[in-house]
Amino acid sequence: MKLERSCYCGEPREQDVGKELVLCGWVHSRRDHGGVIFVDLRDRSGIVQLVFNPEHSPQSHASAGALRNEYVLVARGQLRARSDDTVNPNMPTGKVELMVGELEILNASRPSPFAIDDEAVVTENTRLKFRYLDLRRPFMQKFLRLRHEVCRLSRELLNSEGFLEVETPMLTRSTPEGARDYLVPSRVNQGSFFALPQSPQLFKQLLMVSGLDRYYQIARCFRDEDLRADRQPEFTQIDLEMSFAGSEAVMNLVEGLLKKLFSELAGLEFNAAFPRMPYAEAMARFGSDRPDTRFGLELKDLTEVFAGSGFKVFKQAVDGGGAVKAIVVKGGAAMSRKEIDDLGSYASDFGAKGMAWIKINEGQWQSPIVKFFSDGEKQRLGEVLEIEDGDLVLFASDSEQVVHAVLGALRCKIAADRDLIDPSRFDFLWVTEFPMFEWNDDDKRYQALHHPFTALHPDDGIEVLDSLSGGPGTALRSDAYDIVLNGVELGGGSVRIHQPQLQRKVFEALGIGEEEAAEKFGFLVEALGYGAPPHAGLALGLDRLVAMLAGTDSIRDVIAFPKTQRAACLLTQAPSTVDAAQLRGLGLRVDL
RNA sequence: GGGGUCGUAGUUCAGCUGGUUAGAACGCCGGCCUGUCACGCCGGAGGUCGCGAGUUCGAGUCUCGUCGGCCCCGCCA
Repeated sequence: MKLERSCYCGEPREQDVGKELVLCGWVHSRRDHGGVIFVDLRDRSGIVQLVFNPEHSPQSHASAGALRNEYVLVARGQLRARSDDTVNPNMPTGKVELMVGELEILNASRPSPFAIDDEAVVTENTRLKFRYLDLRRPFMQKFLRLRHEVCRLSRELLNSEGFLEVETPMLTRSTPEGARDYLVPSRVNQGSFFALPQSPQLFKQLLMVSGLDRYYQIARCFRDEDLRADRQPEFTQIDLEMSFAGSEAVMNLVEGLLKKLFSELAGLEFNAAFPRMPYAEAMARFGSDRPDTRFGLELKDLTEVFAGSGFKVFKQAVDGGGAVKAIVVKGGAAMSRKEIDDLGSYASDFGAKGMAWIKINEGQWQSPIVKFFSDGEKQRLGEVLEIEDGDLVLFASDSEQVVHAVLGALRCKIAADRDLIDPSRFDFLWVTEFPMFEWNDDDKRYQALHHPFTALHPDDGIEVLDSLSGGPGTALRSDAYDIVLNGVELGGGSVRIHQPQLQRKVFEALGIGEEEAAEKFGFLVEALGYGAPPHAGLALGLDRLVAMLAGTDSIRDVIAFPKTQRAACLLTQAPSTVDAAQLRGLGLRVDL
């Protein structure tokens, strides 16, 4: 290439008219009029029109005849103003064009499988197979640039707050608890495996013991679990940890970071502090630990109303220690039987065995179940739910866990279906006071809700843990906090345990024996014994954060080379089998 | 592990209760065209109907299996 680029395609403006410019890029489209040829030239900055006129430059006009979409070229020429009747008001460079005097075709291109523009509708399959072409599309470039800006601004703020960016190992040890690990065989130590980190959790705590005081990292994390639109096997966290700090310091810092990001990248200003809500309240009112507070449809507790009900389904739920709750859909009485049945079927996805309902039409209660209610129950129901004409009441009765899952999911679906969500709203929410432990019925033991290094809530001290024989129960609260935006968990963190004796007790409560704890986490407990400062931290899901800012539902859109739902890369065909020799070198044999 | 949905030309899709030679748009190729910017006009090529069985006189269409994309449940400290 003998010509040197003078600026990007999207940059030339009226004030540049008369300048000699050299532009590089891809042919976005070509319009050959037999005589004059127009070429829209595209690069990451935008599009500008090139003009090839046979009278102006016969040579370059002749070469331009061979151009096709996505050919790569460099063109030299004079920028000139377009005549008033040929100005294109739809493009930023629409008042100018480059009169090409010299053209060099740098590379040809096969026809693209899909148009390189924002309008082309392409299946995910094709996009991922030709990801390098998908990423040529302006909206994808915008998303990647947005991601870059989030990283840049985060580093900027954290640097200015005295945080040090430190890298932690990608090859680390497998630990119990948590997600499945991605394993990496060791050639040097045959039969042993590294694990890719699920998060840098232990290392950042060790950095606090080291006295780094404030750490951050834009860290890749790996979890070998099944995928969703918002879950990839490898994903990125903005991970941070602070010494001599508690939950308030971390929440204030992260709140400031999020406010800055949304202000600078989305033009959204948040003046008030983000609201906070204890876990128990979130579950009771919204049926979720990451409630979307942009709309109502809150859960109403009817357990007491139906404690002795003649309606067996409700009575049995209450007698079994469960709950009866309901949501009220304003105007929902107009729904058809099929619409309600569809909601019931959706509810069953979340464990509901059935979904009772009442339509209130002109004072009449239409329902398959009302006949089982006593007059007192009906009256109490009307009071608690503040029923009005046109309402639809949807019930769930089961264990509290199922009731919350069902109604929590229903309220979100109904809000989306009925367009109850104001798309301009961004509701941040801190959820706090999580339970320390939850019961895992499959393994018949307690496990940490957050992770086993989480400190107890200050009001639920170590003495409470001590006083519980025969299991820690689920009433103990931890000093953990999640940041939620519009019902999406953007991140979470906690105050960590910094005393070795307490850490040992928590392992014990989790049923991790002394021996196992020593083997798997001994290095952490040992480190805590060498003057670990109190510390706390948090990690933000970068992919989800950028997706929210970009306004897309899928984090694949903000990851350059994502995996499919089956955890494969359609571009490189990873994962793949490997040579027998490669396996032998690692001391491995595939046994399928 | 389970449920749902989709798979037809390069792309996005249509293709009815099974029935002659599988269509459209865009793209692509060729020709014409000196001010277009969704350029226009004329002509043309292009199909393993994901794959494999089965039912049938006959399958893009029905059945079963399988592979793949997406969404969800379980799972994800």
